[in-house]
Amino acid sequence: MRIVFMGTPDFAVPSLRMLLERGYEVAGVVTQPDRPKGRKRELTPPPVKAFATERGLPVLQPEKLRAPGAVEELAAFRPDLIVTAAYGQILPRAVLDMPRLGCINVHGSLLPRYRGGAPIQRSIIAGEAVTGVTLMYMAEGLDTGDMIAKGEVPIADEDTAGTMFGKLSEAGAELLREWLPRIADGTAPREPQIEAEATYAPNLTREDERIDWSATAREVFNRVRGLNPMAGGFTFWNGEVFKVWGCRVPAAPDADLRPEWEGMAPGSVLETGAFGIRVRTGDGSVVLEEVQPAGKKALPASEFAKGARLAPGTVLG
RNA sequence: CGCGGGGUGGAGCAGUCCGGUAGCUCGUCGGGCUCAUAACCCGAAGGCCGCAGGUUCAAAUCCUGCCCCCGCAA
Repeated sequence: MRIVFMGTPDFAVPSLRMLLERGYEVAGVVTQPDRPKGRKRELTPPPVKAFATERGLPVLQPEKLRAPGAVEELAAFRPDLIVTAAYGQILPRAVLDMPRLGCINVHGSLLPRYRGGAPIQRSIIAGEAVTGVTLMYMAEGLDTGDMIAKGEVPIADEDTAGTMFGKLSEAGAELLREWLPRIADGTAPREPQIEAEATYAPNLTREDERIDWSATAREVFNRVRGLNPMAGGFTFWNGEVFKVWGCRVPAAPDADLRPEWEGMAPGSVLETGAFGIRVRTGDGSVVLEEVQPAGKKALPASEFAKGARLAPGTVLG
């Protein structure tokens, strides 16, 4: 069975690694083109390409699968099965119909919920207690194909997008390993998604990264950890971007709220100290633990507070 | 040549526009107070102000070049 693997970010790597470790014949790898990264705009290969190259696998990086020639190049791999994981492009009909055994995908959510490009971050931001991975056959729509199997993974308070990416990418690889034999002999189940229950998790925008201090402490907390360690949540301070990389919430929403803080506007700095920086939220307060002023490195909030430029009463946002 | 911010005692910051004795918070060390303390009081050590030139009687501060870090945009 010749498999072509299509994937791009770190999330996809464990699945590809599993295929190789289990001795599957990976005929080729398709990933997104190298993109300019960072301030230097240096061309950087995506993680899957780096891994594939290291293992000596042939790699294809079409700018657009629909572009002339791209499908032909892919066909040259003569795949019996295409396995995708966070590839980043919609597969055209010509590709979906190409492999004898079809195209399957590893998705980072429990479908039909959180279809789209940012299911993991959005699950955390939404405050989900449980998420998971879904192994599915691919269809023309966005994450709409029939499901083969799912695996649940709990989201703990200590989890961030980073830790969940790790857990879910491994869970996805495991699910793939488990079901590949039945996919290979054509006996894998196909459970249609219940369309009415579908929700969407589009890629995050700048606005999604902005902290709304009038939200509840819990919501601020979820947003911050859902954006760590990728973009980080941000607000404004002194007219400049002020990132928040980590924070914590009190046991009860307003447990630590002193009477004199009741009337203060959301975003107000309530107190600072060795514990961090306490900021007023819609329902109480959160304690910032790691922050990053514009032009500076990320640092513990307690350290930053020593600069004494964040007097109580200062309003963020 | 994409736009912009920053490099000041161990840490975090102010001072830079309007050159002229290096300041604040914290930490460290010593002493005191206290049953006691991460609390409080007193005192001390610790910086060639990123690097290299230039201007000047005098440069953290003005000019030029370079190195490093970061935000935005991609």
